[in-house]
Amino acid sequence: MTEQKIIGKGTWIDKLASELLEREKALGRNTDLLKVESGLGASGIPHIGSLGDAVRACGVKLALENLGYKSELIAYSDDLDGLRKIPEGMQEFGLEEHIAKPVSLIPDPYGCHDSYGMHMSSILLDGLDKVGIKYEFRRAVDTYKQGLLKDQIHTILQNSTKIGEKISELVGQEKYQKYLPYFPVCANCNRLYTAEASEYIADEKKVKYTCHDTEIGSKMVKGCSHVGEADIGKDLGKLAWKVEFAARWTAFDIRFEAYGKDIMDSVKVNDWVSDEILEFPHPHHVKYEMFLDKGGKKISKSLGNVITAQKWLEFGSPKSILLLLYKRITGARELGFDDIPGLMSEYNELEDIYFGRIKVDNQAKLIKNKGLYEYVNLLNPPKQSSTHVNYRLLIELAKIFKENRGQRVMKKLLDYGVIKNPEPEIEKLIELAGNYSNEFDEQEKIQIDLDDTAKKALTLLIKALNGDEELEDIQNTIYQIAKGNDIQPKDFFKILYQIILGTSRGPKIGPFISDIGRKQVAKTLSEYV
RNA sequence: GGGUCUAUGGCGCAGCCAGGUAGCGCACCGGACUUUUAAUCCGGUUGUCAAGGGUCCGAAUCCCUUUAGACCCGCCA
Repeated sequence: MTEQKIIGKGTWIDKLASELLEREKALGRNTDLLKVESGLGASGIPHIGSLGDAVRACGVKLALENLGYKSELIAYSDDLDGLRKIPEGMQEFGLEEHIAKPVSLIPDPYGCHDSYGMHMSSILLDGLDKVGIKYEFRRAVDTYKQGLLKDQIHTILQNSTKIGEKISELVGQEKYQKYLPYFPVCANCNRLYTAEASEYIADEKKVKYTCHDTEIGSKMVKGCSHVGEADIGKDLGKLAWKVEFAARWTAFDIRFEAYGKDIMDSVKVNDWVSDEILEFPHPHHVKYEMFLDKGGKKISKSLGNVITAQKWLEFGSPKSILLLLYKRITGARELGFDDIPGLMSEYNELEDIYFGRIKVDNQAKLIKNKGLYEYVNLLNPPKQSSTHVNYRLLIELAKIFKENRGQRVMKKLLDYGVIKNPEPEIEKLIELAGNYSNEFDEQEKIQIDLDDTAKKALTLLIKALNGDEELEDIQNTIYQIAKGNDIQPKDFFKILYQIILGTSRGPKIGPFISDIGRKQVAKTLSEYV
């Protein structure tokens, strides 16, 4: 028991990869190339959870490669899915008329991509590029157009009765006992979901449908009464999610896919379809919890609490995202931008462990931490440690220096002896912390009641600060002014902190005022007299 | 109705998935430094790890039961 064999780099990712390998060996499948897949939603603005799916899949790929196998990550955009509702903040684009159409057939409201769906996918791909994840991009629309799923669709539709019953048994959904698990795109009005698949003509490999009114969410969507046939070898329709993954896994030979618990039921059905109908042993899985916001609500676009990779990267490094996603997979997690400072420090700590500056007694934990560090660096860790600056300290400094921030914060860091030389990396960090401080640490205006003596003292101080003579010791001047005007120095300091920092306490005020700039402080103070 | 996750000092959390001296931040207390307050630095206090049972030489960690909370599914993707 004490001699536990450590797999790979000792993280959950390695364990997962090794489970996958054992399963593949037991199945006796060829392991020359182990493909992992991640599905990218294309209907809404991709948040950090969507990114996580791909990042984690990439982790498994890296682990497999590390164990000596060849692997590939396929990022698959579901852009033949229909637009179900208009994302928050996109009301002004007149998307109503496109409801229920495949997102790849809707024009890009921003005009920069070939479709609405591609626009959304691109945001996610951009996020992946920014954190350094490599992938092979595939689109549903191309997949169907090229007829890559043709054989699987045929088999599924021929077994639709059996599948319908099984779906009902497994997850209690009755719908597919009545309808085919295939959604044609109406040739007349371009809508999915309104076109109801009634019959599969196996000889012609076509699905017969009638377009009629249907309910999506709580809204009615009008059908056009068109009656048509959809060729399953073209992009004239798509499989329902309950069976589509299975078709894709089989066609692409996918061996691993992670999934969020919200699609647990779909995965359960798809595994069965894959194993029993398509006779392709389903890929190995791992389930992850959704990210919740700080109030415990599911992150959703409509609530406006969406955290995108792009927004995150304004405040935190790419590595902070990777750390968030690789440190663990289990457990529901409430996530917010205020987790960034902690993750930034945690990365530094991991780096110190990796380079032996922090001792870890437990050997297994040491290996695990080092492994995590390597994964966060996508198994290509730097040869030497970077210079560490505490992110929270940077935020504090950024709060003080608003103008000419980069230079002045850098100078402070040099003065403090935190760093020896100004480095571009540090500049970037100052920028991130600066953005964070601008966005989240805005000071609330405190109502300060000043009596006449306080105002008089303040006036004297302003005068002194505006004076041309060098103030050798601002601290002393403040002290003298307070004493000479019957104010408790304690109270006077408190007033100054409230005005300058918005708190009742703060750093030693003399040098602090000198740091911010005498004239600047004088100006701020003068607004209160 | 089905399922998943969570429960650890006053507060917020890590550690659990691969068992080996219970940790961090804030708060609190003491010391150092400072012509006040503070910041900073050093040191310290705070825990029947939700409850009960089981496995084990050893359980916060693994297994079972219970309680409480959150979330997901039961439209669709």
